[in-house]
Amino acid sequence: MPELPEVETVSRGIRPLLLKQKITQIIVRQPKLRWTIPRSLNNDLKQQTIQQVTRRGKYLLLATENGTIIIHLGMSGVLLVQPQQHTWAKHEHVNIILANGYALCFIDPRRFGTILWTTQDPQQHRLLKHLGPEPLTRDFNARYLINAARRHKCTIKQFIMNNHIVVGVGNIYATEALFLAKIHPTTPANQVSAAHLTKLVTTIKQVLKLAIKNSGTTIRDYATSDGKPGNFQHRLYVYGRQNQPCKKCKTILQAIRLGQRNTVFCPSCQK
DNA sequence: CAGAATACCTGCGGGC
DNA sequence: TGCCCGCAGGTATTCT
Repeated sequence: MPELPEVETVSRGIRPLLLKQKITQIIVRQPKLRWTIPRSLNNDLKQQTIQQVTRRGKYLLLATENGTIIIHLGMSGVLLVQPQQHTWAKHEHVNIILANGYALCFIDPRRFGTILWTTQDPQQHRLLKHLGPEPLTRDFNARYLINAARRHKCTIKQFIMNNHIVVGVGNIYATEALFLAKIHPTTPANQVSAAHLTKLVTTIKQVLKLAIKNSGTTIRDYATSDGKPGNFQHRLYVYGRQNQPCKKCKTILQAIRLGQRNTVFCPSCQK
């Protein structure tokens, strides 16, 4: 589910509720997520205070005195802050109980998400170390993308969804950004013109920013930290709209498969 | 090193 | 109504 705008929305939602809060207990009901939650997590975190809530790509980082909790929402993960005395939802795998009577609750039907703990610099963690630049910073610019594209002959869509190239761009926003940049998704990355790559940098930033403003895109599971859906699904030009008319030129949108992912585009607007 | 295939998991909608 | 199939906001790992 969650791509950068959704994770950013969750981060902003939980941050004011978690900062300076002390962790009293971790309850793990289902440890088998993408990676098994270490048994030591409760001891590692007990009496720790959350000092920072940040995001790196699609990872959420909760920093405490002694280390960092690394959370990934996978495809179907939801994080809620609610009173400790709540009824557990189906697929609610972990509760991080706070001293103020609230709990950070991790719900994830497909269990592609993860909760890890590291005492090293989280940016040096094996999962974060090789990530590409943040798309909403100046490190992600035309010069960078043009240079990176020269080494890749995979399709431009798979290229921008590769988190070693740039983080946070998943199936929804890759599809949308390519439409806005008028680039056909199957074009080999090393054959996209410099002008189009320059435009693509702009449209990726544009679509991610607008999606954040709209609290992300809810297709099915995704919810903000107060349990509400996002709003960006109403503003999608192409994702999920195969066989419907293009919002710009009325041509019927086509769908193909790239790397096992559904890929919608306008055969008229995107060459 | 780049790229393709594989694996992890549940729920849902469509076809029969 | 029920069963089977394919598909869904991800991505590390393994193999070529």
